[in-house]
Amino acid sequence: MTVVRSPTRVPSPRRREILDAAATLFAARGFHGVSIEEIGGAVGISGPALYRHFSGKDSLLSEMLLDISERLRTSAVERVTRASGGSEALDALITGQIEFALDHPALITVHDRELGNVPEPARRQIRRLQRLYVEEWVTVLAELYPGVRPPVLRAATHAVFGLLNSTPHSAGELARDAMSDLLHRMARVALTSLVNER
Amino acid sequence: MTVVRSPTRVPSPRRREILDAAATLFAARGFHGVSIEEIGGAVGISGPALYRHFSGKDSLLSEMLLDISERLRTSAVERVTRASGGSEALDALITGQIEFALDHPALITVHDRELGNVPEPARRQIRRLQRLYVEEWVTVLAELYPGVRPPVLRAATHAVFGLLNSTPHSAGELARDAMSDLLHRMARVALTSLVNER
DNA sequence: CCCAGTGGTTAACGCTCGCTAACAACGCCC
DNA sequence: GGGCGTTGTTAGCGAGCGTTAACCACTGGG
Repeated sequence: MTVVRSPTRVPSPRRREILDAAATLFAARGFHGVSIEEIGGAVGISGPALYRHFSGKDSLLSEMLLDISERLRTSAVERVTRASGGSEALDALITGQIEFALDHPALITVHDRELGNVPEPARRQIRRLQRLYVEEWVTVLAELYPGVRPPVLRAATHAVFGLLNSTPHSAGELARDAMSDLLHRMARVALTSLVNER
Repeated sequence: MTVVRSPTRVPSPRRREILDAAATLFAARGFHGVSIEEIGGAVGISGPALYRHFSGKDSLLSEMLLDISERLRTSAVERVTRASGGSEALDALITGQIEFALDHPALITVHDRELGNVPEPARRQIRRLQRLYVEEWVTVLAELYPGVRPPVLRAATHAVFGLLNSTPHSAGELARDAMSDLLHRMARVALTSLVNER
């Protein structure tokens, strides 16, 4: 059986390499603070050679954020469908987010920092994927905490994202396992305060 | 170029106005994504008139982040000394952070996003103030949860910052009071999971 | 053997940026 | 009322940016 992929998902290893290097640089100094020359230099080529792989600096960023949003969402959908019951689904979502944040701190940083620099056709699509990811959490939470209004669930979800995505700020303080466990417990417990909400 | 400003605050209203406008713009598109012309235009003057108030774009950012760091820390010190007991101190710290985040979402956004663009003399000073702010939290938490290792307390503190600073991401979903209460409870409860730590 | 495709190079263009220079209007104090 | 500091203005400079153009080396298939 041959799986037909959409043309944007053909992952040339060079493209991935460039995207990874660019993400690290963007995370450090922001999209406009990094030059094409620097991105190329980070992967051993220099300057305009990037245009053999991307149509421009903007589309490089667009593709980066689209890829992140897609990976987060599809991973969430998979984990929720695999889980049996709301509590297990919530644990799976938390675990997924923690693993992604620990594995790709630069991607997490860029993801919620650079959306404002994405030009308009892609921007809407990224937002849509982000919204779908949030709604994945919200539906799980709605099952677990019935009666709580959706806006409250959404705000709580964003709060937990902030908590879990704090890893880049406390880098190296704790071993990976300890950090993972701590964040998981804090997130899980923080959400129990929803039982007092309406 | 490099200015270590005297601690006596002389807040020309024009300077504050410029700093506020610049913060909003920086929060939206990043330091390098905003031009001097735009910042001036946002306060009714145009272009190089900013150099009557700041010695350059870099020092504008430096002053902005220094001011934020100082305000956060001095507010924390005041609140902790006013409080009687660790639990009350922690509540005061949480309340202070929530109020700042709700009152100045752009400042919060810029504060943890643009440190990498601050040139070196000021950068160290900002980092120092941020570290002192974190340690304020850590000492309160150490009293409340004795036996927990400081690195764990620091990681938990950063996690709570991420939780509380999530407000810009969930803007307008909830009324201010509801958001404030929700975040306070979530933070407070999240930290109770420290009792299981060593 | 050629030749087309792929992925790299350097040179250069045009634009925008941060910043300086030179100048002007206004308020204030002696 | 005349200097003068303050706070604006516009013009322009030099640097750096993203991008394009022109060219080249290598590889694999007919």
